[in-house]
Amino acid sequence: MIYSVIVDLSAGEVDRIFDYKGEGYEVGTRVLVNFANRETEGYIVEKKETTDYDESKLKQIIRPLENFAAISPEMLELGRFMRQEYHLRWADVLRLFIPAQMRGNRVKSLTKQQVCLATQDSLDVILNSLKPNATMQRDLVTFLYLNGATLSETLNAEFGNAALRALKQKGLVQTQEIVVRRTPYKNIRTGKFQKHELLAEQQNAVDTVLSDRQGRFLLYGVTGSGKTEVYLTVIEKLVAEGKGCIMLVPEISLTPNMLRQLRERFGDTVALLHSGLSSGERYDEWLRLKEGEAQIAVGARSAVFAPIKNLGAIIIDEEHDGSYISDFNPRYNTSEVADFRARQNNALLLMGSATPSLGSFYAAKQGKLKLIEMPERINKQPLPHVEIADMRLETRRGNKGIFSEVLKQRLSETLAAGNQAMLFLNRRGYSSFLMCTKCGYVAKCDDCDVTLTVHREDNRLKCHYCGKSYYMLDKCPNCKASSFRQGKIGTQQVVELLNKMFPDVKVLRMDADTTQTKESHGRILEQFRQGEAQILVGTQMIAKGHDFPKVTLVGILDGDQSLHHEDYLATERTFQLVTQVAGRSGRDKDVGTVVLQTYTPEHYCLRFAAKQDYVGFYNWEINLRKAASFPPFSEIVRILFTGEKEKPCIDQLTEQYAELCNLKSKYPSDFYYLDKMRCPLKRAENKYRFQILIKISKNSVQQLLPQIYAVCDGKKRSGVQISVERNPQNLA
DNA sequence: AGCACGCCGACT
DNA sequence: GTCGGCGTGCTC
Repeated sequence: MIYSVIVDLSAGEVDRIFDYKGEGYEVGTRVLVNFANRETEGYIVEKKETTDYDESKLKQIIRPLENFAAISPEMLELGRFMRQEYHLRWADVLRLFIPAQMRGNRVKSLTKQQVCLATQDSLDVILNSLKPNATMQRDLVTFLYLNGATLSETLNAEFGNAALRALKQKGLVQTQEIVVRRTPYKNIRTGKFQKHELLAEQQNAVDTVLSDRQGRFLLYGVTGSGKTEVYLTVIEKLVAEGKGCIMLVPEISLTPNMLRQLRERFGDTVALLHSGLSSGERYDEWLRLKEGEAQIAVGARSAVFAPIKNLGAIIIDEEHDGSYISDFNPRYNTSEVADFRARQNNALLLMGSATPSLGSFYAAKQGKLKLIEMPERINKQPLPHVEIADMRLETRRGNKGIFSEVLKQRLSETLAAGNQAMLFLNRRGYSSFLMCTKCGYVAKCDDCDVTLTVHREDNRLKCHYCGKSYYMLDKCPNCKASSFRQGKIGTQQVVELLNKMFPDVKVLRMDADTTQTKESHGRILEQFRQGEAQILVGTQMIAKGHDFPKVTLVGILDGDQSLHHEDYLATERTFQLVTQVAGRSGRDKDVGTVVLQTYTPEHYCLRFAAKQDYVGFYNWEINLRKAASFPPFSEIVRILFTGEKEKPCIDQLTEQYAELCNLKSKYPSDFYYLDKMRCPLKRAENKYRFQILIKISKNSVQQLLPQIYAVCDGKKRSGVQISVERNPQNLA
């Protein structure tokens, strides 16, 4: 038999099928083959009788790597789809489908010693054979008699290892090696599950979803409207029917909370999949799904590839969140992948958000998604009241600080009332740049076209793009002066200022700098929830999904920050962020307040956000998109050229651009836009960056995209990397 | 991805 | 004269 194998190497030149001989393999099995005179891992993607290659030159497959097919036929099909949709390499796609550690034979199952009774005798008989004063031994056999086989580590902890050793010697117990699954967050606290009545709106949402098991739904529910309970009830119903489900949340820090709720309800049938797990945990959780021991997968975007059998639903919480679109290789869009998988399995797709992405809401209006609305908060709690602080007036009044008068006042009131506040600023570090007051020199990263951020804690300058860290400057490297001006205030400095303003108040900070270890997210959130601090300062990390009953004030320090980018997504993103952050306020009994600080209070994005008026914002923004034919009325493709030397990049850019101009002339009405340019971020990680931006009509995508991809595959210069992105989230 | 092959500049 | 730079081409 002849097998088509994809070798597990990520390079354009080997991204194709190589045929091997072998016998008795299942399609999807990972195998070891001899490739270019070295042992290489590969994936069988096809089984066939004949080959186009010289059959006498075919080599034999060395051996299978596992005794099962790691990639199911369904996933191979998904791989084919992703390959052509996103112009990816086989190896990069297939690697998404298996736990990373499975490659290179690096995972081993964990085995532990298990102890059980070695006799069929009744408990009385066994106890009679032991001395009356051997209490530990007596307790131990009683325990084993009642509970059955138990891990020896558990018994050692409970009864001491002397007792166990003695019983082993007497031949009353025996041990054996068993495979145990490593379980992430094993000791997460789960309360007893109590079913509470769904509100009418929630029940209606559940009924609607369950009425079409192959439906596509957009659950648009305001912050605090109880969307999670809808998801859980849908899962409950499907699991009862023997189906599996995938539950996606935007980021790893939100998984413990979701996991707790799922475990409370569904116990061990829940598996967690995300990149923050240890390699062993990840492998074991994957295997539990693969073997059918678990039916529910929860995790960040990569969990959409969970090896679930008999898939009934894929649920995407906070559907609008940018993290669902992978912005580095392999680039893919989670909701498109989910849609494909759901279709393959005749499963339903449920996406939920308080601020749906414009594309999804438009799709709902077009009837491609069924829209379900939940316009009210649980307990009929009103949405928080938003006060806009016009920072231009503050400046004019002589207040040059980061806090407006109204925010200071609300903060004092909130603290006095014993409530908590959250302050949001999407800029970490102490201040955003360092500039010489004499000559204007600004500290920049050696490798990136990015100003360095001042970090006070370790007194260093850091590049927030590549992470490189530098010594703090004591004098200007250009003119030797030693007087500097600092840029915009970051979260570190906000905490410092708060400590001065409220010396008795404990302030916590949550941003990428304070959450570097695995558990720090959870720890900070838990401390805040427990009331150990009254103020939480953070970046967008604090905007998502967390529910703090005592928070009655949210301050958005720089509402304009993401607004004025030359980027068609800037307003949408700002609206989502402001609304999501505002939604953290007043989720329990007390009405929440939000102070939104801005220099452009008249901007429609902020006016709608202040009223929490999603539909108003949508109507305004969708008209702008339509007028300028931006997505969802068109498709944007970016081709990115990067390289350490400028010249070959420019040559490659020019060449590819000429070919695209050629293509454009054949389809003049479908190319809305085509241009080549230096990227706004001119250099990053020691590489120059250039791009071609293309905007094409929606209905020409099928026809044009393969041709655009083909241009990218043309003859390449060495030292230039080319990547293509569909509808990029970041145009820097 | 990784390696052999092959053609030009700075050394023992 | 030779070592070694990395451009080019190939892998069933």
